[in-house]
Amino acid sequence: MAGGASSPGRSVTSRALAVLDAFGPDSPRLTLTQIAERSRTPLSTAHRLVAELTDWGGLARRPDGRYEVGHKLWDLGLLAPVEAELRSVASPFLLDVHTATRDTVHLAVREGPTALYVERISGRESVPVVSTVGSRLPLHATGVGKVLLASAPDEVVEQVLRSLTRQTRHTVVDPRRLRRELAEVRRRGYARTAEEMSLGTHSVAVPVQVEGTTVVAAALGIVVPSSRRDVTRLAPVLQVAARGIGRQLARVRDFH
Amino acid sequence: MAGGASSPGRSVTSRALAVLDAFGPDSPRLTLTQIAERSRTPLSTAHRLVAELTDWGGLARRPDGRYEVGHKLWDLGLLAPVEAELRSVASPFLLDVHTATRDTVHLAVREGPTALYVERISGRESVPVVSTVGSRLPLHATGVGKVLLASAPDEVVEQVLRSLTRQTRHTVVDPRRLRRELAEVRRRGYARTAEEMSLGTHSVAVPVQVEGTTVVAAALGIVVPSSRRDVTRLAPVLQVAARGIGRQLARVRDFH
DNA sequence: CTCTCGCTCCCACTGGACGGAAGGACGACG
DNA sequence: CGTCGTCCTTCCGTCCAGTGGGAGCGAGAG
Repeated sequence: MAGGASSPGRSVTSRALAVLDAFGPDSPRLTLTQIAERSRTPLSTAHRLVAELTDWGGLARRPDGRYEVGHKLWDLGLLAPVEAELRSVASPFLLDVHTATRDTVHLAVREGPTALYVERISGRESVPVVSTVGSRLPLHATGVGKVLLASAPDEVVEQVLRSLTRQTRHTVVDPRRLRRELAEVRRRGYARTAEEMSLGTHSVAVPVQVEGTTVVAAALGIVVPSSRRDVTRLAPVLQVAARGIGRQLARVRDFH
Repeated sequence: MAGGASSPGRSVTSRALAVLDAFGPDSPRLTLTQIAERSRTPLSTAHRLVAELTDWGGLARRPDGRYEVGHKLWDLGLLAPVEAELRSVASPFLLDVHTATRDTVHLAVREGPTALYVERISGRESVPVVSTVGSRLPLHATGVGKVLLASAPDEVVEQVLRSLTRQTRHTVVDPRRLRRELAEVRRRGYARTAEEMSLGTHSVAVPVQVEGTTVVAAALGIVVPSSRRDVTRLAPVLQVAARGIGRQLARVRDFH
């Protein structure tokens, strides 16, 4: 008979983790077979691991038979101090911006060559959702992305410029033009996009600088339907809020 | 020599999961030794598992040497559809309440004999934080808890009444009195607490009923500093928002 | 200096993970 | 109604990877 541990490969634990890795923003619901494929695990092994994880509460089975991330991982994930200080400081200011504009407000930080969205308040007019908390979007196609890129180290800029992926027909994919835009962002103090990430939306974003330093800790952005004509008028609103965040950050950090 | 797999116990995978289980709201930062104790795992085994998890990104080591939940688990946790429909429907209404009152607004559902907080907007005056998204609080000592308890099945009510833990000197620990309060909640349509969970705060909460049914899907609550005198005046504000949520829930569910 | 505490590393042993294969459930198609 | 396709579940002999006692190490306290 067959069987027997044949592929030496990874450790037992890492196999279970590979199963979890199969889940992502683009694939929150998976069949067992899909999980097995994505984690490069034999079906029967995947079956057992998934069963154990489900039993634990890390995965859950839906009525339709597919699996999704379960309560336990939600609980655990909420414990992660991902930009915890920044978020707690910034949240009230995001609310202020939202109250003033009723649009979708974002807070993002740079994580390598991507923008990581750490906080978000949805607007009333539901603009197409491309960003949720936890999602990572390219730096060259979003407002917050351009702001973060404008203050990123040269090596990161070069890396990004080398692979400008097209998101819509309006995405800036010409390195020279993007470089020019970044210079403009630095000069003006805010960034704009027009349907560069998803059709139908424009965005404005500003840097959040820790007061008294030149450190850009995050980017604060707003997304509006492209029908709106007064987009750049929003920049001052964002700047006021960003200053507030930056000042508070400096205070909190002074305090240790 | 020593060694050798001696304790038959759990599966390999479940040991890694037990390590994760060591982390909780009350213990988000742990030393290796603490993890080993809490997961009932020999130190050397815990060491290896923690190293694997850290390597994967599920845990992270802090400068002080302790461990905390890492990015990977944050990413994964955000994928969990915990009350996703309710939250997406309710969020705008929470914002409305917050905009109108500037206080801390909560949305909670009942999970067994506890109230699970699924959404939260913090107020300006920072009231003592006892509830964060993901936390579970007793049903008898919070506003949203009383609302949820008032519509819970008898068996749950009995269970809760049997173990009324004291949180502050104002907590209602007399079953008879609580029962009376629950009746009053049902009659009036809202619940109140006065420094029953934490000193210095009062709260008001109302049920969120799916329109056209008697199903209480959640509870919507607000927490204010106890210096405030007009607390019950907030009930109508919450009720309007709760109706809105209930109506939208009914629509969404009709739509399948 | 010694003692404690917490972490890291080593390594012989063995019991539990591994995965191929067979069987089952369900639905679509002709 | 049989056949095929897809996906899930279960079984079981083999064997290797996980295990954990213990030694060693570095830091801090007394």
